[in-house]
Amino acid sequence: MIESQVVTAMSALAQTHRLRVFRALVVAGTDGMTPSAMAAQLDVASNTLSFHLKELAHAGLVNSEPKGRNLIYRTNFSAMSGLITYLVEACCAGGTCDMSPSTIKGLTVSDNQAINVLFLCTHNAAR
Amino acid sequence: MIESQVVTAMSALAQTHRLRVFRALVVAGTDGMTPSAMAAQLDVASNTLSFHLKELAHAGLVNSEPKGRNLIYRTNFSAMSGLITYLVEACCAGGTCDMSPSTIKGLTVSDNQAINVLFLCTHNAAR
DNA sequence: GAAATAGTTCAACGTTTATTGTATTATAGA
DNA sequence: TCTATAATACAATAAACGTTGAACTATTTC
Repeated sequence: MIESQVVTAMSALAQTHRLRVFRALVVAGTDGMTPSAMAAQLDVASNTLSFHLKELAHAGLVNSEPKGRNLIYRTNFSAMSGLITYLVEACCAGGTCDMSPSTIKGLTVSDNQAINVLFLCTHNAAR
Repeated sequence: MIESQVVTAMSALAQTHRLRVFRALVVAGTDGMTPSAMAAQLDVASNTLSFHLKELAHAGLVNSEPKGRNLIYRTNFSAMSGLITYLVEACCAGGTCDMSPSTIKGLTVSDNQAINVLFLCTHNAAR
């Protein structure tokens, strides 16, 4: 994920309606949700919602699939994961972290790095 | 972390200069950086940088401390962690995930949930 | 004290964003 | 075919954002 994509994704999530929509879709999982269901649940006008869904889709955070006269929107989980990884991976670019790779088993090095930054990173733990 | 704080933090990071500043500060770690060092490294005018630093500080993502005639800016690591946790925790609010708590040892349940969503969550793994 | 340095503040400007009302496309069912 | 429903597209408006130039405060050094 490159910087401009991250900025676009952050912009997409930096708005109350869109953050709620995104979280609702995360909760909905693989079932996804239709715009009308979201509009009812979140109390947003359908044209306003459509505008926000377009923003989220443009940012790559959600996908849509036609089904009859409905659309099914779903979160793009790998985009969310990529976004978080981008925020997190800068930490140990400084090279001063104790990664303690043996603390967590069954994960790749890069996964472990991300987890380390979030929860175990000695570089930031003192703050 | 509440919704409005998340939106503010996302807005703060949804801008190229601020994302670069934030990542530079993450890399700098506990040493932090002065605005003049950031301005030189990132090639931004000092008043423009000051504006962006104020935005990041207002969002709670960075702190500053005076030191002589300089200021030292540092990332607020717990704010970053809180932001990521907020994005991530929505997943299993649907209640359909296999959390597999025994896969990772030495972490609290909520930490484990966040990690699960990122890397192991069966709710999203198929996407 | 005077000059240089570090950083912030403010007003002005052009651009971008969010919402609203209206119109449009497409599908389902009577 | 006609009507209702689902969703998007578009134009207009008001608010928020980002940059610039100039002015300002505080600290260090001569």
